[in-house]
Amino acid sequence: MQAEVLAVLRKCGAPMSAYEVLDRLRDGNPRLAPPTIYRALAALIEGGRVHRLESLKAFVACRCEQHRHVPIFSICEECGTVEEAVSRRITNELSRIAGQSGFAPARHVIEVHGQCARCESKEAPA
Amino acid sequence: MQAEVLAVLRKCGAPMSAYEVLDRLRDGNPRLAPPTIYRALAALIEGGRVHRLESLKAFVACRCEQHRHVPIFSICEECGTVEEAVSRRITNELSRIAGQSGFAPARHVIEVHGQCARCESKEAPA
DNA sequence: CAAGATAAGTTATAATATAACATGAAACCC
DNA sequence: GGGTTTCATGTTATATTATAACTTATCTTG
Repeated sequence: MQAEVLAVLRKCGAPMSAYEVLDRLRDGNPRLAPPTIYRALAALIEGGRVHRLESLKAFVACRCEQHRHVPIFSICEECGTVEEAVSRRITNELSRIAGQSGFAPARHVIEVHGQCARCESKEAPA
Repeated sequence: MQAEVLAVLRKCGAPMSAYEVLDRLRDGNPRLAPPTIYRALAALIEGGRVHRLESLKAFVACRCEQHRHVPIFSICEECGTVEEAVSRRITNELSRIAGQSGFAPARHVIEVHGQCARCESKEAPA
């Protein structure tokens, strides 16, 4: 099931809601129910192969080879595409800030909304 | 209505779900319905006086005097308390990363889950 | 095979959020 | 003042996201 869910997310590329994944998989299995999908997603997230975009309530397949990193997402509000980036500097700086108050970070959520280069140039063609 | 919602959030201090706010305000106004609360929250967020903690599906009153900043939240998974911080370095670095791909950031979501100093020391008393 | 462990199925419902339309009261305009 | 526009709120209904709780099937290992 995890494999099927991951396949759907990979094929789509863009973020999908759990129910979109569900609908997709129902094509071949009409009796599929939400808990099955959510369980598969939870396991995939646990394994770092899928991320939840908290601000979109949606899920994407991880694009980095290296799992176990701190992903930084750029989300285009125009076309919905998402880029995944990594930055040691950000990770370090967040740790530093947390450290000041003795906070022990376990999980990071970094999501930047905006407009991607393509959409920007479409909208304001210089 | 915005004032009432903000007062409830301020009084509570911790993050609250929209429905917790609703319940609180229903004490004095039993017919209050969700859209009213969500509208007030939307306006307060727009004005920077409330933040939505995306990863908690919850809302907090802004604690910074200066609105219009990029807030960084530390969320203790043990006791639920939330700290709000600001870091120019993080903001700059995020802009730099975004810039590399021509992305124009409009809104940042930065939430760090972990354990606060107090809970950490309780759990592992050195 | 029996016993336990794990994943998936099933049913129901909880929690979060919004659409769409109705109402009421201030603002403004002639 | 009468008309009308505007804006916040009320109201009803429903959409969307997520999980609880229990059952069934499969696999695994002694």
